[in-house]
Amino acid sequence: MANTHVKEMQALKEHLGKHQLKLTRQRELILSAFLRQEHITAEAMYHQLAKSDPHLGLATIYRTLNLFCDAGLAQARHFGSQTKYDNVSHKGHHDHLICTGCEKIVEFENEEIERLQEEVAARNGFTINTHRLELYGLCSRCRH
Amino acid sequence: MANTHVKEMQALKEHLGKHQLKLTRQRELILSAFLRQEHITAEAMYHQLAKSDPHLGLATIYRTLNLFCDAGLAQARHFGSQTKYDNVSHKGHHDHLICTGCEKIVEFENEEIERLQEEVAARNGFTINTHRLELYGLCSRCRH
DNA sequence: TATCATTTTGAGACAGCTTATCAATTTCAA
DNA sequence: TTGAAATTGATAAGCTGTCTCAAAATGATA
Repeated sequence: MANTHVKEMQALKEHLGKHQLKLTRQRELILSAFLRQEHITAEAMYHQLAKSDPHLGLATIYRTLNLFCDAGLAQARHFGSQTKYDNVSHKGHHDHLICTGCEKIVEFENEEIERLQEEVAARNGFTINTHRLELYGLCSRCRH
Repeated sequence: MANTHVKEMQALKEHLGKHQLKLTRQRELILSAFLRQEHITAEAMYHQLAKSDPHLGLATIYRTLNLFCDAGLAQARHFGSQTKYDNVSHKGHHDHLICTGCEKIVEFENEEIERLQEEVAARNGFTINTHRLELYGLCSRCRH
């Protein structure tokens, strides 16, 4: 485990302690790999980790990524038929400008929009965990 | 087909014409039922339409709802393991607050957010046609 | 350090939702 | 009316994710 991930490791241990769960070699391995990503699917992680641990089961990866969600380290998002697990520590790049002409995707963040989202949520009694904002249109190249 | 849905019917016919597709009894029936909803799952529509047409197949409903998405009449939203099809005409300009606890959906619109979206798009050389904004969290009831 | 109740794992079975297949039927342009 | 092309219904198949359970690992305790 790289010591750049000490904070997340601590958070995981704390969660494990609180819920009578155990720290296993697999959980450390998966956390380490997960923290290197911005977001990843269980399947992708399965293939990625197959190199370093061929016997790591897919079910274990799903279980562990869901555990990370419980621990607040990850956030699950459903895209199409798949679930992507977002690395919470990389947050802030969740919004997309998508060109319907060439399918180019530009990521952006806008604090003012985020703030207004919180405002809307609060007005309706909600607390936001995550969000999705996608703007569909044409980029300058495709417009001509 | 209620004549309040003439506009959508036109849009569908236009799409069908452009893509060498045909207008069928099933497509009319499903469109009519779909337009009465704000959003619905294929399964729910299947049960709902079973009364008026017991032999309407589930596959046809999926195919047709996906067709509506292509035609711009519907928008698919993946929630948990299910897909919900939103009625675009109902939503004018509205965005969603979605409770991940009870799946309650609150609709809202916020002109300031819309304005900022345009701003972000312009800054990146995009012209927006449509957008999607979903805030996921817990409603006041589920938070407790 | 050894013990041992408890948790976790891996492999595959299983379940839920959606799509693909294909023969029979329907549509619609000519 | 005809016939090529698209669509349908029924169901098989596919895909993603969860459950099962025997075997293994963990970690609190002695």
